Amino acid sequence: MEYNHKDIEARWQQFWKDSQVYRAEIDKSRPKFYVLDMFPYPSGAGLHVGHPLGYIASDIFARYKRQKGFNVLHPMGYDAYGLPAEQYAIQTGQHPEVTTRANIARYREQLDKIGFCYDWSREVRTCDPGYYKWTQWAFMQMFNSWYDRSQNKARPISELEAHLAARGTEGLNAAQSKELHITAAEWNAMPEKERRQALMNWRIAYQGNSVVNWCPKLGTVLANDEVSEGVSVRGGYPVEQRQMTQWLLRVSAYAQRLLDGLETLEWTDSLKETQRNWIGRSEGAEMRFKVKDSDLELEIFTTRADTVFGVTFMVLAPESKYVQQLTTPEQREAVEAYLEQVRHKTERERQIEKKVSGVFTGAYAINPLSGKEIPVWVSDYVLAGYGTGAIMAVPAHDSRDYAFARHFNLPVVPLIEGADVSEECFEAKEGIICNSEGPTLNLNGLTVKEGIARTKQFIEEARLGKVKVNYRLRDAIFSRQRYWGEPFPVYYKDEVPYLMDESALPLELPEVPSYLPTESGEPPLGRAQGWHTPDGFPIELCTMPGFAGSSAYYLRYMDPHNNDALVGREANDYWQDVDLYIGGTEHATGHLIYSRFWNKFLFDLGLVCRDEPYRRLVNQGMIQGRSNFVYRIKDTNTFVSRGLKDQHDVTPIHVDVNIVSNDRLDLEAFRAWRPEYKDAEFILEDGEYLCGYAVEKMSKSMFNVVNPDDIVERYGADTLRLYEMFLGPLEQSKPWDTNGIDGVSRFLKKLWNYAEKALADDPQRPATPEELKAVHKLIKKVSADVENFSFNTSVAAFMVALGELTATKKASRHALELFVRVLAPFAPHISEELWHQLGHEGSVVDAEWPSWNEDYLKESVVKYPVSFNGKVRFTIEQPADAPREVVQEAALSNPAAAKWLDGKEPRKIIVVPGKIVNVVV
RNA sequence: GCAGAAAUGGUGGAAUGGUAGACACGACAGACUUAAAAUCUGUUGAGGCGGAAGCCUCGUGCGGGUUCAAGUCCCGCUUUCUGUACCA
Repeated sequence: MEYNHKDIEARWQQFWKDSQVYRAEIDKSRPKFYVLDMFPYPSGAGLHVGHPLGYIASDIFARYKRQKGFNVLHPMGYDAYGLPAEQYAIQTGQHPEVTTRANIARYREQLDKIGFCYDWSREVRTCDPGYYKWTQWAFMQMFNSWYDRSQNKARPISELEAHLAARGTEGLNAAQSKELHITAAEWNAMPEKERRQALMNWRIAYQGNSVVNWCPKLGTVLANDEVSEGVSVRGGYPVEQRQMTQWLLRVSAYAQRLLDGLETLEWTDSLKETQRNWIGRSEGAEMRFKVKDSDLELEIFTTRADTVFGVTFMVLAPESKYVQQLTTPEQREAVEAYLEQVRHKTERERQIEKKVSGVFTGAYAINPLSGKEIPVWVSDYVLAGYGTGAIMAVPAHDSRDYAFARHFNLPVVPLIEGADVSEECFEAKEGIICNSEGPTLNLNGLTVKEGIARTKQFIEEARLGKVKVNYRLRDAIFSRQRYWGEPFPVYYKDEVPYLMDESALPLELPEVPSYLPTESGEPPLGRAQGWHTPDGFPIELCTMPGFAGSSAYYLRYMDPHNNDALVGREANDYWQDVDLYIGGTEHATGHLIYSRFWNKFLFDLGLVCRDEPYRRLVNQGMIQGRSNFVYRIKDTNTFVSRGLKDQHDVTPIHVDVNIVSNDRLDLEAFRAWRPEYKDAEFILEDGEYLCGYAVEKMSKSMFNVVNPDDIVERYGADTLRLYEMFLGPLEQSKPWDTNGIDGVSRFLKKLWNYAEKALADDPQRPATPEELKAVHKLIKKVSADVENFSFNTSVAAFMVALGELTATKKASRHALELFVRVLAPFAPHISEELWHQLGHEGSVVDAEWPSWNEDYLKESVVKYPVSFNGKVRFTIEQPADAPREVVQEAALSNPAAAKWLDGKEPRKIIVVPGKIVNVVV
């Protein structure tokens, strides 16, 4: 019988479905193992061959763990809220839910064909009311919580109110938007509205007026991780800075814990490093500069406290509140003009130009250490959102300050001995300090490091400021002026936000007649009929961002049908956390930060049992496309083969990779591809047309998209799975090239032939030593490889082992059975088929993972024999703990060594303490 | 600029400090076939010696170093990819 993948795969996929073998239930008699894929956003284009890479890897691991005796949870779902569906809805008027549903159906169909062992009974969709009820619920908990820095955890807002009523802000150590001083008496006298406004200063989900990334084209604000190089990640539209009232999550309160938690995780160093950079911890000092002839003080943050004597001017961010307060009447016109100019620049323009610009406010500050007067300027190179929005400028030792000083002709005072600042600044944080003596402090002669410590100490003693740790990580902007997202369970009374009652959850997304903003510029929900509470109070018009739904989905999989809790206690206690998480690095600064934050918050409230959600994380690489080109001779319809193209003036044109095989163009298919190529002429080499190629992103416009359905149809799911793993290391980016797939396809056919022989063998005949050696070597190799995610070498090991087995000319059922057990995670369909042909009931997913026996693997001890210049040199492995003489004696008396010694005395013996003896004969 | 990863045949890629190039593709040659496809066998890093079995030299981006032994470890470069950036 021929190997018929279609027949085998259809049959066993049906069997798995009918017998529900992948269903996971709590079973306290077995250890749990939770394998999770980052769930996909179901786009309209469907899956291409690059998408399943990570899913195949996690599927292999999940099956392997199950065979090792673990109770495996391996779920899948959809991140269903998102911009593309909404944009499509705006264009077509079709409800995003309709397109999302259709896309999900298509995804499911494609996924099913590959034979994954997902427990689909646990599927979640972020746009399901039964799911987003818990997203809304989590938001409510955050609204009702504040972060206590003393206890380092989130606490109920009622406890904060009690504190304020009893002692005001005294003794309060909380994460907050700004420093407030309120006495108990003041608090108790406050009307309800004012109290609620004040509490926003501490809530973990709070409303704040801050500078945000506004994308006019998308008509919404965006979080920092949704903006890259000044344009939106989705769509690539320009983004500008705007001051707006928004919902935010106080992620910054968790900055230190998010940093510390990384130490406990088995993630790659590069990913941890990316998160560390994003969190951006910097230690420094916050200090105040008095403003001349004024009661005002400017607060700044610096990491270089040692350079205060070199501060020759100060700079405010254009958005800083100090700007209005400080600007003198003479300078007001110039400052206003500058602010206007800055406002009109988009973020992208600001970044690309990098032109030095700024304006003098007319005010002077006093350098607290030197006592000198220094001018205060405004410039857009200072960011409003970081630190205090004001800086002390040290032009001699900071390149931005240096450029600014040179442009506006401000003084530059070097502070490090020997530093030449006539051409450029000296940025290195080393050297001996000079020019740093004032009435109260002298730093001359100290190193930079000593200088920083000394100054920090002085600042605290002299009450000029305090030592402070700053983080780059900002609070996450949580409102989106869009339709297709979770509605906020919030209404407004007296213009102050109130939470709805929990019984109102889920607050379902209403229908709207159009998905565009309203005429008055309100979000699309402004068009919804009856979008108010029964009492007539208006409901929030913004919806939540994409990361809201994906932040706790891993918890929901543990207990997806629970209507009373996000996750039940019993389910959470059993499944605990994700043991293995697989997905792309693109989520490093978005989802993976927010999700960790969200989980830590729930942990603080005692709702989940683990502080970190994803213990081990593996990033699969991107699969790129491999595009093919034909070369058209200019102004003709003649195409010249790759090798001859330099002799002509040609234009390369992308050609569909599906009509090219091994870079050879199918001429007839090409003529039929497009009407304009119907009469194409070709200049061939050796009778063939060779196409050029390039590695590019896989996309429709490059005609290099390969669809997994086509591969499954032609070669089978097992072949697809093996080939995706065989392509190269999982973590590495690599181009897809269908050409190599014949190799694994042949392997499965050979296996099928071998199995036919083995199945016909006498069941009583024991396996030969050669067979046992081949199979046990395989088990050992694959066991180690799977643990290390080295799936490509596993696939190679299968090929080698099969080659060795066929070379023995024997084929026993015993060898086949062991082979099938280790192959099962990689190629489940053919393994299931052979497992049953071997006479087993049940599924191969429950076949025990075999162990190997070292006795079958023993080899000669003589290794690496080399001969050179008439000498022979070989190495003998010996036990590590024996003394040199013993090792040498044992090595020379070894029978295998005798062959190489050939009766002669060795000329030189090198004993390497530990394990190796080199003998030169 | 900063951070991380990487560089090995025509191609994708293997190598706990121990015979570099496993495995696969492609290519070449052969078998089967009227022929093609499929399948099978052999060769395939470069250069050289030999009738042959076989043997020698050189070879893992570049330059140094450690070691009996380096693709692997250390120092200094070059290039590529990824992330990030007026973060004071």
